[in-house]
Amino acid sequence: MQDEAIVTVRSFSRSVTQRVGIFTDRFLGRDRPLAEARLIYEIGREGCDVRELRARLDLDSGYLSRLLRSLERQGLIEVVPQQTDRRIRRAGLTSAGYRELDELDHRGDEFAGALLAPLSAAQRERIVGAMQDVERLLNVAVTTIDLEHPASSDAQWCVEQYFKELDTRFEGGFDSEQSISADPQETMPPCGAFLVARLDSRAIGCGALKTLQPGLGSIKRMWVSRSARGLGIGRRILSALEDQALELGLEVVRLETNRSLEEAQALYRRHGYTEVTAFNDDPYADFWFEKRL
Amino acid sequence: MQDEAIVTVRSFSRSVTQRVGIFTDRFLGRDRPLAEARLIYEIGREGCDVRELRARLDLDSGYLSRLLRSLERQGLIEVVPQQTDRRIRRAGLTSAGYRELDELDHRGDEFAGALLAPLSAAQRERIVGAMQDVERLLNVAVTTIDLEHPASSDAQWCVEQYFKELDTRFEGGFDSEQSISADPQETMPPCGAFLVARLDSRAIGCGALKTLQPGLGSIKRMWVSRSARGLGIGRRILSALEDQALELGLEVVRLETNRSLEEAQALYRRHGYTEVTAFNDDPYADFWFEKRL
DNA sequence: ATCATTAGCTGACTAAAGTCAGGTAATGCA
DNA sequence: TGCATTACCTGACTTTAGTCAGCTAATGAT
Repeated sequence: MQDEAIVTVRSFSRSVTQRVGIFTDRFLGRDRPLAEARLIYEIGREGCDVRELRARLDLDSGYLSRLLRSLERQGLIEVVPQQTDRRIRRAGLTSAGYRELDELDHRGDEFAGALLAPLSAAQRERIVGAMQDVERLLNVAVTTIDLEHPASSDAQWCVEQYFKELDTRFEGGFDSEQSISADPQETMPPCGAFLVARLDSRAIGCGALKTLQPGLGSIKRMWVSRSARGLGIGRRILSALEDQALELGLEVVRLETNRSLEEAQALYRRHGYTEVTAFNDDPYADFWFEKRL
Repeated sequence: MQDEAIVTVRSFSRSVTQRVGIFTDRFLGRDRPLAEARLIYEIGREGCDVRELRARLDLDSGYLSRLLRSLERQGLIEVVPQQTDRRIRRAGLTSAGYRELDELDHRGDEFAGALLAPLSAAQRERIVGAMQDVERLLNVAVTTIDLEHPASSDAQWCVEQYFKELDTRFEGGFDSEQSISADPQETMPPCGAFLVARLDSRAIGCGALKTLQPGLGSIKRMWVSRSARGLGIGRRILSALEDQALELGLEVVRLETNRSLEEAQALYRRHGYTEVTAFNDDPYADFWFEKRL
């Protein structure tokens, strides 16, 4: 069973990289090195900071610099310093660059059309559905969940998104001041933990753990970005938080949640949490859960 | 609808090549150029003729030669002339080469395992199924159907396979001498056509057309390899033969088939062929079909 | 026996990809 | 103000990938 799955994954990898790789090479690379074409693609219509490009394409700083100079010489891009921090430089397409990107887009569409053309309508529908599944699940597979300093910019950003969402979903809005605290000190070792889920180094979810008293912990700040819901990321964050709790020597974890967050409630129940009577007076809490680890 | 399909295909291509490409590069390429690793893979445990390697990997003859010399110097392979034709040389792994391939295999398994690990059992099942679908349908999409000289080695091979299959499926076996002819001259322009379906330049199916009398043609030698059945290749060969028939100025095409070939019958009926009374005395025919183009 | 063809090899090249050790300007911090 | 850090750049390299022309040996056809 597991063996068969591995054989399938390997066979898939080989055949798809081969079949689709040909596209990337021949279609996208219109008499231009592949790296340059990819760079144009990655800069995109809105432009992109050089540091961001370096991170996304995982390129050596010197190499990227050279590629940018080459595209600049060809009149396809412009690289200008940011106003706020003039060390950071931002690459943007010129009008010639836009045309080039249009052309790349066009070729991509052509390739996709050529791929689908020989298939019957039913086969087309089927392959499209299967591709969506594979892509979605690959995204899940490469999503990482890591311990993070709760004051880091990504962690802060997640919490901000979380608060914003609560504010729109709770009937009377949400004010973090009125809610029970989860300060940086409380949610980092040795008292707690803060986890960030990332896809392609972009934060897409978080979860925090703090110690209430010896052996008893509390889970806070469980959030998954709208784009990543329904993929089991919440479940993985929750499991990872429980692992952290065990490492901190906690035996029981608690959490409270609002009636408007139905998915969260369902997740907790599925994951072995049982409803208990109110253990605090959080003004936004409607349900209280507990689990013995 | 079509637009959405194209967007899906493109998004799939980007994400899969990125995610899976990393594997190919980092896992397979163990401190060795990718081309060499692929070559070891392709030579495999049974070894492989150099010409075959050239065809499969689509490499320049000189380049391949150099790669082989490099692997030979590393003691991983041996290249020896064939006994029957000493121009043709066959590459095989040495025991060190075997170990290397084992290692590559192991890394591949590891990669696949790592990919599946974060997924739940249900997700794993789903991605494996979707991967199979995508792979199968991509194979369909890149299958080519081309006009071919009926005496070419691939065409002959297909006909041979076809006869073999008939011999096992017909109750009393099959003797091509007793069957109605379809000689090379009859199944090539200007009288007819011979089509070969190929996947990765390997023949996987065929079909022939010959002119019986002005305006009237006959379809013969419809065969699809067992490994490629159920993918609509037969349908595509049939359509392509009809296109050929139209180009040859034929208005009606006929064909006869045996009762044991149920899939074929079903295909003909689906494709607009209607059963008619026997128009010949082929000893193996049980059903006679006809279609006005 | 002669000659064309096939299979593979070698040498000489180019382009693309990637690495690494410095360098400079801008910024942040004590 | 001075100094460390950050963001990016340049120059000098290596490796990998790939192309092309011309060569040799084996084979097949006549």
